[in-house]
Amino acid sequence: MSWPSLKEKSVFFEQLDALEQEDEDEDYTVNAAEMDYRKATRSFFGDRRSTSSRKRQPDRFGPAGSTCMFPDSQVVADTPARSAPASRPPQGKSASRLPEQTPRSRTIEVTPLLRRATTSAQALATGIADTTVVTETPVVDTPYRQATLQRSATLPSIQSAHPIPVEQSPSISSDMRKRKRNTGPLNMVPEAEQIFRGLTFYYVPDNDIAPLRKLRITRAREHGASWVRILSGATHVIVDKNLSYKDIEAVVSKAGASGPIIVNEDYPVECIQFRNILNPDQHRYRVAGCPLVGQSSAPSASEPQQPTQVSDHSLKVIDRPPNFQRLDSTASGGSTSRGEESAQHNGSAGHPILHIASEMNEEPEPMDGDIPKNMPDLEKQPPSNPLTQPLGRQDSERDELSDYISLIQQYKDLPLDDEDEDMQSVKSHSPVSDVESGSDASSDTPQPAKKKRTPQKAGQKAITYEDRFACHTGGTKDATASSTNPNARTIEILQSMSDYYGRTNDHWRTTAYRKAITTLKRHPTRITTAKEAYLLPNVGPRLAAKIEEIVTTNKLQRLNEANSDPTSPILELFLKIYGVGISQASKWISQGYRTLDDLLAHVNLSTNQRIGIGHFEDLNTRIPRAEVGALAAYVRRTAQQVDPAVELLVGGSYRRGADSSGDIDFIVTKKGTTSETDLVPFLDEIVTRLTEAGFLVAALAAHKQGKGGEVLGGSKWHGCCVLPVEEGRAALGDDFKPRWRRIDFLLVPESQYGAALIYFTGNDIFNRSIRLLASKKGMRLNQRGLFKDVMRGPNRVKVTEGELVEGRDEKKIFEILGVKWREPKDRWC
DNA sequence: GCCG
DNA sequence: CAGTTCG
DNA sequence: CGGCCGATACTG
Repeated sequence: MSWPSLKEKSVFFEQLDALEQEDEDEDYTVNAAEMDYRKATRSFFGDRRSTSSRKRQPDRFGPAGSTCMFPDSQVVADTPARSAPASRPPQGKSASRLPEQTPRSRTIEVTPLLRRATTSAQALATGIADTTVVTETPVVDTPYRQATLQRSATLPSIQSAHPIPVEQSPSISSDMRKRKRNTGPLNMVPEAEQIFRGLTFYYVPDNDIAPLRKLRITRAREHGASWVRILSGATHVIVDKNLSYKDIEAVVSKAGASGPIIVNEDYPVECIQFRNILNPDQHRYRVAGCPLVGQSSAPSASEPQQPTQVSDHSLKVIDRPPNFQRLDSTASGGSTSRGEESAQHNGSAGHPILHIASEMNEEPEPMDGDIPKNMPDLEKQPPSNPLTQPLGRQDSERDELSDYISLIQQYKDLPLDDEDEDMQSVKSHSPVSDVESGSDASSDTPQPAKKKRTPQKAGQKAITYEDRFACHTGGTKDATASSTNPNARTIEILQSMSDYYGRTNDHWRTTAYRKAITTLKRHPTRITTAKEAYLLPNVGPRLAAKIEEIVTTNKLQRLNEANSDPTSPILELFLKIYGVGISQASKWISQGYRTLDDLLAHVNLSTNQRIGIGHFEDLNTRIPRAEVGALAAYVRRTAQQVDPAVELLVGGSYRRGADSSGDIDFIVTKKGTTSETDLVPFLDEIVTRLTEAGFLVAALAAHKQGKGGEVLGGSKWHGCCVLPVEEGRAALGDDFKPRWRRIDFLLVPESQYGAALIYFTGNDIFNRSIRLLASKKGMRLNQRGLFKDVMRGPNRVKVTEGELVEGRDEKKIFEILGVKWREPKDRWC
């Protein structure tokens, strides 16, 4: 590999400067308008969100385009190369800057992941490889600043590319009409980039009233599409995400089998994004309930219920978890649509699908008794049951949640809990020492120790989900640690830095590192220069420089210094003690303690900490799934005796299908209960019995005994348990070794079951995301339920409790939030 | 540390 | 109230 | 320059 030279760097920075200027320019002109509509359509997006979107959007959505309201004119707008980009009026300049041109003839089967990042410059220069045929639109994770970059990197488009006969391009002349519109002329992109030339789009609904929608239409037009107001003749029907096939059926069906290609609103946007005509058959572009007929080649799965059954190549798409980062446009679209209406209850477009037999149907290893299948409320789901909803819509919803997930993912701050599921423990502490020895630039060389382990464990899971999940803990870690991720080495070192700062108590800096790391983890290509790095979101000048240093020297001076601190490993050790956080650990270290024994001998430990140290190893050992199952069976047996009506569900990572868990979580519920206090007697009793039986060996946090406050929340019980040897051997074989395990009970009245389920199924990122989503919609989600009309003061401080909207039905909560239902196994973010 |  | 834990 | 996810429950 060749490392960037200083010269290159300087050039880069020069470019940056230039870009910045351009950006500002753009900001002035475009932002105002953009901001407005953004506010109107997606105000709920957090700052972060808008931040990133801000950078990306301009690239895709130009200034508000002209509005064409010629009911009778078939071709509303056309995009002749006439409007020269060069002569853009001051106000609408941002329209396009996709320098590259793509041979229109080619159809990318799948939108490449992050293509632009890599392509921006190189591919561009090389003339883009059109050989690639992708079938899916990969997750574009960090296109953000790409736009800017491209601008500068803009190379003269290859003119040759567009010898495209204006096939049916209805009217080049229409150009005039639109120009007439005072709304503003289209800022046509260079011909070479007019990927839609010759194509005619019919939008449903057929209007551009919604600002965002209007922009999309405009963008499409600027890329060569003709906007037609009558269906016949249209090559594509772009359907609003709020609509399902059912809604447009009447209109579209007339077109006959050979009708136009029907796609959702993401399609045009992403085509533009990737500067290619993408495969419209991808699941992500599918309109809810749209029959496969008429669609082109790749048939897409139509069974929302059983995504895994789909066997063709589209499988991946279908199963792709929502978490993968989506284009911003998608996000905005989602929100927009949501606000617009409640076409939501249009139920199933075409697949009645079974009713939720039980919400647990997803349990990989169903545990009998697990699910309150008979919970009355679960049954009376309205037609809008997510499961029965058309795919298309689900997708749209999914996209929105996905955005939040990616947003939230970047905020897991505490380095401490970060690897919950997969943690295994060996926290990578990569001493720089070994790094140095590794010398070569080819940092990819995996580091022996940590990597070897990863493959195994994650192995199973990886195989199972890896392909479908853009993000799930295990996968992430693997990708990071193994040679899988092109930036593995960089990530590793940055992670060490993050850990270092975590130990320093510098949370925010830690957070910043983590955000950058998250970005890198999802970045599919290797970042080799500060320039590239800087273009990524959450990577500023300082991290960019560090990244370059890492790539070029395979180490980071700063880390050497940091790691020279011998207390790091100790801090790490202390932090693994249950009940010990950064504060306490740091204190102890500063006081000179270096081992667990030191602590036991000289420190005043809390009860919990004492337990944490006393069973340090056990408590830091993962619990095999089989053991979780055995533990659950044991507990249920006792529960049955105490109160047969009480139901126990194992939540947490187990419910998500984890191969191993850090602890075992029980959600304790019983029909007819409306307050957790109704379950307290049961808890007391079962705890007593299990303790007497020697199963429960320690109590870390007992449920709160009725306190003054009333409806105060779910009582819980945290403690430790040990599976009896006999039980263990019976279930796990003779090698079973009893270990102390963390066990939690959460009391949940039936009326709050759904909310509790969401919360305790997690994962944490998923929860944060969905909560954030709720709050952005003026709602509030916690373990007890989903509340609406929550009034928030200045700092989003909750002023009003809000009105309870839903609490007992997990799926309903998703539905109300406008989020596509996700199986627990798909909640790894 | 990044971002608005 | 700070610290820690939960997802 | 200030904010950085959101919320609960429990311990000391």
